[in-house]
Amino acid sequence: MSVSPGSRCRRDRSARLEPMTSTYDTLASRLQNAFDTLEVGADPVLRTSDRSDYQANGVMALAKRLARTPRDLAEEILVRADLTGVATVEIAGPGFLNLTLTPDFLAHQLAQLRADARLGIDSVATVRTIVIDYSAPNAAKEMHVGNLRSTVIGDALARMYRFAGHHVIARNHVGDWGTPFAMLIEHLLDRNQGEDSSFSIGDLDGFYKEARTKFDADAAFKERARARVVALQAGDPETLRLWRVIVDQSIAYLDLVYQDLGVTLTVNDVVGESFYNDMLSDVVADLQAAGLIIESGGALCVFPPGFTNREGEALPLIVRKSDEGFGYAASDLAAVRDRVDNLHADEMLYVVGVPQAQHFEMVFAVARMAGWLPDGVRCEHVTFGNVLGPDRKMFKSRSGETVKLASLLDEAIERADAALKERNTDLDEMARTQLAVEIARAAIKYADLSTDRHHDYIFDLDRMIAFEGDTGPYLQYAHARLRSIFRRLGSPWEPASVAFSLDTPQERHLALGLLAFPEAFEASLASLQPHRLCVYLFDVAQRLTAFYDACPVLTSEGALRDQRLALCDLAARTLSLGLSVLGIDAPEQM
RNA sequence: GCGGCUGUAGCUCAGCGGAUAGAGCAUCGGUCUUCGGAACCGAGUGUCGGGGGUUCAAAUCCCUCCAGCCGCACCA
Repeated sequence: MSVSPGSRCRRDRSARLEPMTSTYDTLASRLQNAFDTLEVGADPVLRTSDRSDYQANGVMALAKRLARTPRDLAEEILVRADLTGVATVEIAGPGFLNLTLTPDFLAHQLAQLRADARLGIDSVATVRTIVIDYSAPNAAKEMHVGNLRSTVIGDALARMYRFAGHHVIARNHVGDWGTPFAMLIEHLLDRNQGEDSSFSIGDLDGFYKEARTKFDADAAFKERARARVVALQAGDPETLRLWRVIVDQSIAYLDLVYQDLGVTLTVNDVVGESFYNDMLSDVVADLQAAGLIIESGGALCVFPPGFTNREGEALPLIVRKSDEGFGYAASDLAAVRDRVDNLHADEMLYVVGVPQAQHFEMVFAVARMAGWLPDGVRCEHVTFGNVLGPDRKMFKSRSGETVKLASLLDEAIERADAALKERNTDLDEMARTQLAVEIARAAIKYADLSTDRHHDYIFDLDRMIAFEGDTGPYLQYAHARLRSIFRRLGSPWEPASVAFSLDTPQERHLALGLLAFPEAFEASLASLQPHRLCVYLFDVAQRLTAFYDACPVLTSEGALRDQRLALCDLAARTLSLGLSVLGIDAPEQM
């Protein structure tokens, strides 16, 4: 990840070593000090405001608790709060504190921001190890829309955590075991008739469907596949060898999709179900030793309290099936242990669709009962809603099949390319195609990331790839326009210092937006909701275009020109960095 | 039946305890001899699913009802 790919301009020479204190944090801590003198820990409730730059709403609640009149209390807090040189304050309404930043403080903060490659986002003081389980397609099938959200959201969270300074371990828990693979092995043998060396699966989906069809129609094949499952789980060397061949091919295939999507996952992050195979019997044995296992209907179960079925009876987590095979509960438990014991996870995230909510609750509950999941380890199922078609039903192709991710991306690239052609840019074909890819990815990813992940969303390629509105391409364009300004300068822009006077409302509004980047990023990450950062970036883009329209940059002169160039540079860096931590490219030119 | 998620402008969505509920798209009307018009400004529409409650303050928290989606023992 590049930190500020957009900018080649030199920063202020007075580069600091200390991280800057964000505007929000500065105000918050000054107010907190004052509130603490009246009641320790009382929340000032500091927010951005449309009536002033910031507003603090905590006075009313505190007044209530202290049985005082809010306005008197507000007066007293203002006396106690050291806001000199930072902000002027007005008491409004029942007891709101409306804060307006002083010109000096604004200028100071902007200068700090200019000098900070991280744009005010501190690298964390204590690095935690975060294991993020995401994407997790079935390796036997081709990636489809059903895998999109986990992949895109998971990757954004991974990038954000990494940028924050944490140690991220991505785990792609692919389905690479069991009956589907036994089927594929048999099918492969049928097709190649024993000749080994150069297997080629080609179209993975087609290959899987052939096997599936045979499995359903051909009793003899089904029997062979069954036997093959047994051989696979028993570790038969020849079976394992063939399995390996198929898995490697499948993973290589998935890897291409990840590259096309611009996702950071690589083959090294693939730790599929098969990885846990050897640990499953220990999982059961240890649960048994802990006295947690109850046999029910031939299956070995754990009954975590609080879960009931349709009849109101206790609901089991089936750790070993009645046929003595292991289900995914066992491998998920093994994964919890592995991640805690061997990866030393401080935090584990599972980016998996909401239908599995109960399953994960039960797995986590059992892991806690068994003592495998310490209280200090944050363990969270990061859920998300479905991708729907225009009819509000699960997104399917016209023929009713699941839509392949690759073809979705191809279509988006085609649209983007066509749009670029229409605008007859002077790009050569190679550059244009590359650009179309970046735009297509941005369109798809931004559409996915920019709505609250809990909600379903409607997949509408026309809307998401549009260059106007709240879309990925629009944000890319906002960035590209800024970069073009610096290109037009013809020479590097490197002022020794910039005096920010921010005399027009648009300049000031933009500047305030840029200063709010740290809290937007932190709020987004803390809530594991990338859409908050999207909302922020779109807001910056809107402030930017208003500024851009009202404030000539290149045709202005002297200090004013430098100030405006500095705002452009900061805005470009903000968009570029913000998009990059979401996994979206910010091209220099569109 | 139990549990979970969702219901905000014509459409797609933000807002999730604070002062008149916002944006994008679409519609209509303006601006500007375009530092890239893929622009800007303005206009309008909302019982925030219904009803109760808590609170100085509720789209936001609690209860209840309605509607829709999803889970609820051996497929992951």
